[in-house]
Amino acid sequence: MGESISKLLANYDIRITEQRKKILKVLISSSKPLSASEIYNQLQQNNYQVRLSTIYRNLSNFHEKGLIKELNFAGKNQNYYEFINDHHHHLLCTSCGEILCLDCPLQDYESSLARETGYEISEHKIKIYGLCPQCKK
Amino acid sequence: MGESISKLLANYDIRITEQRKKILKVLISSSKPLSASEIYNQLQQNNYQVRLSTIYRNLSNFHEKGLIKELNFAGKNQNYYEFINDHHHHLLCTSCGEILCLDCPLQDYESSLARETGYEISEHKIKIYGLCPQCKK
DNA sequence: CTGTCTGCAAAGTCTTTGCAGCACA
DNA sequence: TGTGCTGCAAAGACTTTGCAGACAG
Repeated sequence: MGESISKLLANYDIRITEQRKKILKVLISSSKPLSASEIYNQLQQNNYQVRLSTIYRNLSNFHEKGLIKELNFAGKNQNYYEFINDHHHHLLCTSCGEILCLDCPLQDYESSLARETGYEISEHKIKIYGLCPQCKK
Repeated sequence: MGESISKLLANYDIRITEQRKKILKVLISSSKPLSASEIYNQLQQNNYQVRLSTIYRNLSNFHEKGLIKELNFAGKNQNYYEFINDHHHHLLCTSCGEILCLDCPLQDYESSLARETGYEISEHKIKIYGLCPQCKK
């Protein structure tokens, strides 16, 4: 496990440090996007001490290198980060904060949009908000 | 003009003040979403002095009442606000920051999603990122 | 008149930065 | 060994809050 994370970092030309392995591991293990402080808390709970500034620096680093995505949700005043597996989107419960992953419904929309606008499209993000079955009640 | 803005506020049960009329007017007149400080600057330029805290308070107020939308764009660490006309989305140039409005490509996606997930969908947001024709060069 | 709003100042939260010592390659 | 990373502390950007005086209805 530590092995494969080291390889991943190496593949992305990121120098391997204990802190980076720990931070990335948290992101990879998570089923949903995490904020910097959530990562910080998880590491604390595992008795691993890192500075928040280190976490921020490495999240930027990972993001620039294309290892993770940076997300911002309406009403949350902080960024969330997520390891990039496949392309997908999120459905957020506005009551309990639960985050669900969704398939992309815009598979071939981008090319037609590029044609219409003259833009070179690099990316799109979809956020869907609602109430989960529990909170609906 | 000032007339119709007052009526709009009244319709939304918002007490009419000079500051609110001015802030809302800026949002209505703008063709793209604005941040709190952009609104502040525009008002300054028109020789109208309002505190930033007042702007923030009223943006929250307008948003709660459903008069405006709150938006956050990847890589921008501040919220943007936009008067609600019709339902649409945004295409953002990652180089010059230009913002374009787009029709919604997900007209009937929400109902099928609700069926699949059990969620009660309230809203969705799409952001598309790319390079505008000028910046592409 | 009465409850609400604004100006003002201060604090709060999230994030970034500078520097010195430490660690990876 | 040398460059880049981390800890630490401080600053920065954006946003929120508390209070007293001002204003809308």
